[in-house]
Amino acid sequence: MEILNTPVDIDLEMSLTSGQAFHWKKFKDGYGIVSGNSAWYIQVEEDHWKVFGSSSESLLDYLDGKKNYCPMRCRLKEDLTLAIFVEEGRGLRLLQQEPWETIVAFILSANNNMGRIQRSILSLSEMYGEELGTINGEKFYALPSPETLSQLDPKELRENCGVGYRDNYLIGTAKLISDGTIDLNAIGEMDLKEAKATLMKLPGVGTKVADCILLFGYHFEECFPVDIWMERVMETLYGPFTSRREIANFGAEKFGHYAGYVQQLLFHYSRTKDSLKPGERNMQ
DNA sequence: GTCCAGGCCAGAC
DNA sequence: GTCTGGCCTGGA
Repeated sequence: MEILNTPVDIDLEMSLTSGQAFHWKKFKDGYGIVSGNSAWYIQVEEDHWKVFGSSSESLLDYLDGKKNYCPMRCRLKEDLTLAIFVEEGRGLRLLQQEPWETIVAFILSANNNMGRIQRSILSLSEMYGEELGTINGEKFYALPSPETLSQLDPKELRENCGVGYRDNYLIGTAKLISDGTIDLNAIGEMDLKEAKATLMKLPGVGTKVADCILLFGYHFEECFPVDIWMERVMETLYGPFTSRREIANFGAEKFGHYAGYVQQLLFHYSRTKDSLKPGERNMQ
């Protein structure tokens, strides 16, 4: 166990619940997080964290804790339209996840809700993933590898993990990766356009899912994924637009290499503020 | 019961 | 290339 002074610019709760990562659990005294073969149990105390399991050093890496967000945030605040979002998003981090876990998570995200995505990820890991050990009394499991996932029966996967019609997307994607057709490491060396085109060869990966994988799994921070929530908030702030693609282009153009962070700020805000939720958007 | 949830895919034009 | 309908499933 290691003691870590609560990092001033990291809001653990906000970063985990902001819809970028799904392989974590809330416990009564903190959080359990898995990334690759690392697992942490974090007890959140008044002014410090107790970190069990993998090293606190690796946890800080995962939380992008070595990067100073101040310059970026100050710069974005100069845009008065964004100032409120920057302020409300204090402590929101772009988590440093690995490609494979974001591929699985965002294939599952299509036409789905966050609670169910999280449940599917956790049951996938518990049933088919490698056990990473018992930490602070809780068992942790890694996400199953592409090799393991590629050999599963779709019906079994659907029934055991509640993935719905995405069963064959997951298995098909796992096959293309495990047989070497798609090389996940090579994607990281490509430019954005080629990387995106390559990811979109995977079944279940379209424009939006590819953008999420590129941003959260490969850290192309100029990506600006546009989903239904982003469509709503962007329409309110900068509309009107005629399509999601137009919004994506607008965002990438306007925010440049801060686009990914801006997307995350807007997404988080629109998910947590009633004024932007469906059915209440048109009320004064 | 209906609607919606961080869309993708196949088929039609 | 653009547009449309269908899709597992669980919760509000």
